[in-house]
Amino acid sequence: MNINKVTIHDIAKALDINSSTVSRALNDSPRVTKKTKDKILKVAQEMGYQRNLLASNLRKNVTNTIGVVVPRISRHFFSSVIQGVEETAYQAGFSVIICQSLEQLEREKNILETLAANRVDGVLISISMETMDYEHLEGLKNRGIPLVFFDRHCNIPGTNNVLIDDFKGGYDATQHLITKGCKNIVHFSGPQELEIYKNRFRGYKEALKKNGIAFRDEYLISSRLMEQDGIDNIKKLLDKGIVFDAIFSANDVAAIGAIKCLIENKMKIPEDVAIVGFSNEPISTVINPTLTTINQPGFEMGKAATDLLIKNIKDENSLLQEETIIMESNLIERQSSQK
Amino acid sequence: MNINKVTIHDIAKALDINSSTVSRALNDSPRVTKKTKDKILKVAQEMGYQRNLLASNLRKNVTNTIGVVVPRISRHFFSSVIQGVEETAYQAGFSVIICQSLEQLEREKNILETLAANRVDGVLISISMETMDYEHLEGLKNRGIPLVFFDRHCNIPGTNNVLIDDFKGGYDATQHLITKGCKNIVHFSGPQELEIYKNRFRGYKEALKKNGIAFRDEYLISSRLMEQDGIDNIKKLLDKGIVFDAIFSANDVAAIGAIKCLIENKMKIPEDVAIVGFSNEPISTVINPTLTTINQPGFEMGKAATDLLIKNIKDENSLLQEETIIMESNLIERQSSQK
DNA sequence: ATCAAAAATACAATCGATTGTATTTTTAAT
DNA sequence: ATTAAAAATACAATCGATTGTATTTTTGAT
Repeated sequence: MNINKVTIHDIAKALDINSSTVSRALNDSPRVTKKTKDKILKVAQEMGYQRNLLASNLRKNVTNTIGVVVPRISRHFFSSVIQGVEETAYQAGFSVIICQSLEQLEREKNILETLAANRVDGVLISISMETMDYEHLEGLKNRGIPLVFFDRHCNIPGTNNVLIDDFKGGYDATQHLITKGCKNIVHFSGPQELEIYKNRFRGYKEALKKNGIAFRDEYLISSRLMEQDGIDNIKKLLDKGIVFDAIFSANDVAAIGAIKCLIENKMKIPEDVAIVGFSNEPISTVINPTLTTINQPGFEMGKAATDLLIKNIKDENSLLQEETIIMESNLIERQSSQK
Repeated sequence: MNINKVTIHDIAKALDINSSTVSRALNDSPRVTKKTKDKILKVAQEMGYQRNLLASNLRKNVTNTIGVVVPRISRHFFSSVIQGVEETAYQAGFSVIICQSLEQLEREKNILETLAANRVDGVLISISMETMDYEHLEGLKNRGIPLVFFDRHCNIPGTNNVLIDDFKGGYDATQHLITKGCKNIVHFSGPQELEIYKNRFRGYKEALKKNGIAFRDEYLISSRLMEQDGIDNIKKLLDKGIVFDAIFSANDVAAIGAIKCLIENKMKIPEDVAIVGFSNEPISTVINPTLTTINQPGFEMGKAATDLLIKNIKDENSLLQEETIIMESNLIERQSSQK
């Protein structure tokens, strides 16, 4: 039920002029005299005219819109990124469409289809945990839609990325625990197919190696890193009687689950088990004990990724060139690791 | 840089048929024979055709898209609502555009303009804390775009709403504190111009009255209810030497700030000050002490609001009729109020 | 007052898909 | 084989805005 059907043609008719003049007036073209412009703007206002962007974008073959796809909007890291994206995009005259895959590959594919069908000018994405084939992502590029990955990227050549050094993050977290005197450090990881989890795990192993600690297979536990996974991981460790005095979790949420479960099992944190998380979710400052974690500069990553994407959109030949920006991450020490 | 320029006309040319037949085939119209359809679908696939929704939507004057506007996507309550919205909308064949006003009226206005210009079929909104005039909201309805409010609604006649009973929420929270023996209950409220805060405050006053406790002006503190506001509120109370033994905060975030500040000031919760929040954010289960709060069924509200909106979209005359759905809210008792 | 140059505006095609109507092709009954 | 009815496909207008080109109007110099 569309009441407002005012088009530039209606305005043209009302003023007995041509619609092309109306269009030019509304776009403040120098080809229309100020007197005519004023007249048109006034009538447009009175008639309640509003540009139909569907028609405009169709004709111009540009939408000035970018899509940003994250696993979950409710994660603080991702909503920070989005805030950076929005700020940068708006300043550059772009609208932003926010989408969440909920960690499901099917949804991610659907989202990209819809964004492409709506002819967004570019896409920012942090892939889901189920994303192990990249057809849908390559499909976007083949359609000429620039794509920039942030945080959770993937291993295809010629992509643009804004990342942190996950290897270093994993290394720093683990080295910190070792420095605090921990010897038996468990690692909660995400799906090993994702680059970020591979790299955090590599960093973990490297720190062990540097300190002459042997890596043990049973210390690597991969999961979806939800709170319940943290709980389940601890239960599994305790059930199997595996000895451990520290955990490096590849995200904060699973670390929170672990803390809750350990406390329930009467273990002391950090005395019995020291813990380091990843991402610096706000909840890590509230839990007792507060959680040591690796901070990721979400807002800045969002800004950088958007800058890179817009550069891609504006530069016709950019689809061929590859660029990766690495942002600084840093360890934030809190109670959970203060042995 | 659009590489893919395949249109139905290209497909038509390749097969030496008319584009209208291609269009009908792609839409699975009974007017095209199966043999032709198969042929067209095959070529469309090969050529990498993808429907241009701008053109399609323009012609059909329908986008099958709804917009949902929340103050912040990072708030758990709102992201739950969004999840409910998405689930219901997708099942009904609608896409969802997620937008956040960041509590700014200017952004809210912009968002609604953009959504309207993009010809969304309907809008779901929970207004910002700055939204005190409703022109932009009425403007949408005047343009024939159905609008449904959820949670933070506003006082204009003929609207559709999905709410909780905020009066009851405020009453229950306050009565709970009184039952626990509190006599001097401070209320942290949001901007008094918003219906939900007015109603929660009315509930608070009514509970006091029912229990023969006089309301005191200095017990009402209005703010934007951010964490820092909770902290500032406590500082103000302590500075002024105002005596209080309980807080009913109109959201959890300010309550968290209050808890942090009270603990810093060596006060015991709940012994010295009992606290009840509002919305049941996940953080309320993690903070120490855990926070008693009023639970709002976000996911269900999202589903209900979307159902109502889609009913509005499908029913031509519905713009005139008013409907308000009240969902159940309930008090969740946790440590912060167990005197 | 005349006329070329400049300025303002009108005309018409276009973006890509949809859809009512017209035309062609097929089917089937005689 | 003929022909009317039915089925399949083609034609052309349309959605609303944009934009290159054509036309008209205005300006200003003579």
